[in-house]
Amino acid sequence: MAVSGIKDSLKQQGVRLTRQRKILLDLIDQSGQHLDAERLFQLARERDPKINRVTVYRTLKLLKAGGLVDELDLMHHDGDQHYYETRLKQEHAHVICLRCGKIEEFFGDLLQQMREQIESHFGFKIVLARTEVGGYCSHCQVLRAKEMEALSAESRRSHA
Amino acid sequence: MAVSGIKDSLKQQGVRLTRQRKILLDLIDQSGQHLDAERLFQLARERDPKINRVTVYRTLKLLKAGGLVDELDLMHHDGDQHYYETRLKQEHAHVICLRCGKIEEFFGDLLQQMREQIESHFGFKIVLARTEVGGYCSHCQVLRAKEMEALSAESRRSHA
DNA sequence: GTTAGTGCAAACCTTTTGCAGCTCT
DNA sequence: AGAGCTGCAAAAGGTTTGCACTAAC
Repeated sequence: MAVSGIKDSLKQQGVRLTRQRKILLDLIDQSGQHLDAERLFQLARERDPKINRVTVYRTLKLLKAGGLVDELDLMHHDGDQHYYETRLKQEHAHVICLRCGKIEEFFGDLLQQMREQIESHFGFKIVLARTEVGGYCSHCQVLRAKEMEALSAESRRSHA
Repeated sequence: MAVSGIKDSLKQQGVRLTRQRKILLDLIDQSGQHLDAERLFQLARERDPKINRVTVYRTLKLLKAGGLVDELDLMHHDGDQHYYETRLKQEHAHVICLRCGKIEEFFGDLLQQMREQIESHFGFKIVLARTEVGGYCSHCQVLRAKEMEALSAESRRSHA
């Protein structure tokens, strides 16, 4: 369970492990999903109705600064909020369907290779990296084609 | 000049080429930089003091939807605003120094390879892709080491 | 002349800040 | 005990919307 490692890591930095933080850490770690602050807040509220939205933001900021979670944008497919996930051992890209919002994770050593190329090419020290890809999943490609067709039929009708 | 191509592309979609849009298109294209909406607005105001911030946002949205410009986050190194650049023929990653804000662009066929792998692996149709890398440039690595040293000396003093 | 586009004001959404009081260690 | 953390209220930052007027085609 990755969360216990995170808890240890925090303790060693002299960060207090409060009731609220325990709840949030468990939620981020358990849900395999990519949660945004609001969703995390809603879930946390089920366990502690007194918890404040601000505490969620502060905790996320703390975890991000400590490199314990990664912040994602997921192509802003659903607004400008940020999403979070516990930092995995292996880097991966996020593949977002712009129609249904489904998110796939792409692993592969190309990401690691690129990291190395960038570090050596620029003499750069990478701290965080993010690859996000937006488009249409196999399912939505079909649906979208139908939608486009319906749309142009509509347009033909109104222009007649 | 890429902007004339964009203008043609817009005209063919029945989009009106207004004075304001001409100004904004020219600014985005000319400035080799990555502008955010506010900066673009400030620059546009020098050419047309009457132009409104809202028009800037609407134009950017239009161009983005048309695939004529790409929206970037640049790791939110300076806030949560978005940055824009005219879509280049060749895909590239953005490498952002978290200390000085300098932005490098990384070209290389790894990005193209990854695109292909993702499309074939998931049967996904990619519309847009974005790779952003945050860390420290060679210059700032040195400066940062000094800063960290100064900070821990400070901490030792206050705990004494 | 139409319809799309603009400016203005106001709203919106997400996130941050100031501060008094509470709590972990 | 005391620094660190929380909740509350309020503000900030970035972006969008409604509407009457204007301009491109």
